[in-house]
Amino acid sequence: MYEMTRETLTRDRILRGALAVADTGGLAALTIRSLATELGVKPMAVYHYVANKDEILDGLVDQVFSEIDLPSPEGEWREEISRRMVSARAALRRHPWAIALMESRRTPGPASLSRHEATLATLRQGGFSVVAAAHAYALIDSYVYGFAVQETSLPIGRPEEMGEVAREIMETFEGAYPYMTEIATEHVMQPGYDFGDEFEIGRELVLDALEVLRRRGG
Amino acid sequence: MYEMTRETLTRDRILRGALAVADTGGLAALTIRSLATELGVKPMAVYHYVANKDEILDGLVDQVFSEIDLPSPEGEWREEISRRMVSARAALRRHPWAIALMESRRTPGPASLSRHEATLATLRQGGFSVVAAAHAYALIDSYVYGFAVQETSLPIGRPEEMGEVAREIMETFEGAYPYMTEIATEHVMQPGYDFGDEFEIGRELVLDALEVLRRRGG
DNA sequence: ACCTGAACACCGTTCAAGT
DNA sequence: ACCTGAACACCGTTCAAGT
Repeated sequence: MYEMTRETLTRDRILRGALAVADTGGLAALTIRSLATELGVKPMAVYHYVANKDEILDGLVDQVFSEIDLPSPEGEWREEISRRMVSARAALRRHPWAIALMESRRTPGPASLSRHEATLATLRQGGFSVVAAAHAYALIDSYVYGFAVQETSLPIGRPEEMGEVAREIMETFEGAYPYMTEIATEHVMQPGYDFGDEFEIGRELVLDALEVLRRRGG
Repeated sequence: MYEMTRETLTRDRILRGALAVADTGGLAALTIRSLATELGVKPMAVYHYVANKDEILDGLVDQVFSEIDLPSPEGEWREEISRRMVSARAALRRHPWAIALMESRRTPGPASLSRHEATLATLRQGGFSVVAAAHAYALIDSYVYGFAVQETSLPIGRPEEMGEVAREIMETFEGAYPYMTEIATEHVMQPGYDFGDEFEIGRELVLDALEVLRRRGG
């Protein structure tokens, strides 16, 4: 009879377990009980490492932030910020529950703070004034978060289903929505369409807007 | 002994009650039981007008969309879209729980559909090609939703507290975050600072970007 | 030190019943 | 037709206990 050396519980193992549960079943599936099952432990064991569920949720948000590439202040600002935007969007797509969580979390974790600092450093080194950097920061995050909101609330990620939904809407409402019908037939339902491709287009426009801010100094 | 003519329950009264509860206490405070109390009724009465809580949440999202001014396709596109952005941001600020809800709702309600249609109509009438309108739409909503995410996750809306939090962060981490310190002292903690003011700056930049899209046709 | 069982005050929801 | 009470299977969390 050999020993099952189940490694001891840690705060980190709890957070990684919570991330796995949320990724698999969504935020609603993440309960202390389901998390305990995932960890192979009884529910109450969790409370020896975190004060309550809120602390787990705060930790989850910071985990997601930690997956986002930091821009390098030494690099060319446009390139660095662009990379950061791509990386942030990818992280939010991997963890579609994260946006809903961010709304309720008010205490930024270490990964969130590092990200703020690195981004500001990159902008300032890139020639943005303090005020321009503030404007730029708000615009960058608005775009990235907002795109994530749209992407996660799309009718089930896959493009094919997108077309299906568009077709259904068209059929149900017939001529009631001519412009939606137009964009559906001429754009959304065309082969190769993928809403995700919009990200690059908007990103370039946002980067152009940042350059305007940089030049005019605020 | 006079009669309390408590008007009969309706789906609409339920949704308005739910909106009131969510606005007052947040999404977590909205339970079938708390809603019933708000309506002066027993929990189970609610189930005669809605199938389940999910239907209430779907209804709430559409209520919020219904508060957003529709752009007029007859007006000048930039003016109309600008007004719509301002109105959308105001609605999302009145109902800070709405963004978190949008992420999980996949069936657009009537107000949401009307809004899509009116916006597309305005863009198309304003000279945007079908493809340019699609790009424009994604950019507009990304900016508005993303700004709302940031605004609602700010350390308690009020600017004064904003400064307080910034000061705390500075004191706690001392020299660890020089660029955050810089922006805090030189910008955020200055009298008159209000993160909400960033909205207009980003909005103008987004509108400029839309004009680029319109001109180049996609 | 690390984990557990039983219990409490909550949820959403079903079902059978009251007027 | 419109509302209710009791009950069920869930929650997060406390507290006292086990090894």
